[in-house]
Amino acid sequence: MRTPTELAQVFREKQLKLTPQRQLLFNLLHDNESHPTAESLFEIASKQMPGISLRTIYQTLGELAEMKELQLVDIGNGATRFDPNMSEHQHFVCDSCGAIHDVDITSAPKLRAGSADGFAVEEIGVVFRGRCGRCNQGDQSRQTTKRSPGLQAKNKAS
Amino acid sequence: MRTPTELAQVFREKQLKLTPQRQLLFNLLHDNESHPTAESLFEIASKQMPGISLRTIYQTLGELAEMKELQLVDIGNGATRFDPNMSEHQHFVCDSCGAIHDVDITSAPKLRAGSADGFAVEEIGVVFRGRCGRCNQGDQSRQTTKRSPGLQAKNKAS
DNA sequence: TGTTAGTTAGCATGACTTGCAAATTAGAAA
DNA sequence: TTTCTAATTTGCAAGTCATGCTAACTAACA
Repeated sequence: MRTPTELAQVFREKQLKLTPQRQLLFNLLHDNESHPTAESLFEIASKQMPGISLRTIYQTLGELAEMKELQLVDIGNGATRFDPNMSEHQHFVCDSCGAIHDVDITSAPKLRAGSADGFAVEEIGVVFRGRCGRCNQGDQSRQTTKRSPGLQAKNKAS
Repeated sequence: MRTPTELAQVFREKQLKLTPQRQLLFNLLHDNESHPTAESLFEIASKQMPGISLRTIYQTLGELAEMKELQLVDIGNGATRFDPNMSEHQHFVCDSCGAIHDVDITSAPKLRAGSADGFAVEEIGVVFRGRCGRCNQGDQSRQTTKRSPGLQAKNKAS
């Protein structure tokens, strides 16, 4: 995703208003590698701008995604994650602590769908699951992002 | 997933009851390549067994998944899909008609997460998106499994 | 400063899934 | 075959995540 300043420019060009809410989100997202959910962004945003609406967070995130400034990451359980890193990369989800890390497998031969099957692939989503380095050694469970038990694990940070 | 007969055996061995509801689902899932949702299975099951509960469908699907007889497929939008095909394979989702096809990219070099990063990868989920052969040639939109517009596209068959 | 189209806030609603408790029932024992 | 009991099924309430809708608000331009 572009810098807050650049985004401001883009918005202006598109006749979109540069509201304080949007600017705040631009800042919160810039260089953010935590793959936040709308909820977590809402919590952080609320501290700097009490009263901001979760609806607005969703709204703005949706707009940014549509403008290709933001990537939606679906790790299968819980809420959608947002990733300002638009470069081609994949994600690793730690089943133990729930953390999401960017992974770059461009080193490996590019993935290609069997075009022989007549599919026109436009997008490839890859999600690795396992245990991250920290969880792998030493302390076991932490947040525990369940997956196997149920179909869903919509656990809140609570 | 195993055959309904084999599953019956497994269930018996585990002291699990072989109810008509379960047997019906075993049959509906066996060799089912449609990647159904719990809802769609419910609709089909209801015809053969009016009064069966959607809750039971979810319950049984969850059990089978836990028993590794069934794979949960999350294509990002809408409901979870269930896939009795437990062999290593990936999925292609047609953004036009919403169909899900199994894809086998074992021919391509296996995916490997950067173990250098200290990640212990246990599972890799790959979802290809694009247009399937049929949609690619001729008729455009059909069911239209939206994705880009919003974060979610929980459209029901209704 | 006034105008207005684009935004925000809040609440209602919708889609999907799970929790819970009462009613049933498969399967083993008598 | 009847009895017994723990496993299941149901049905509904509740929970999570996300979107629709609209009145109130405001950034941005004349």
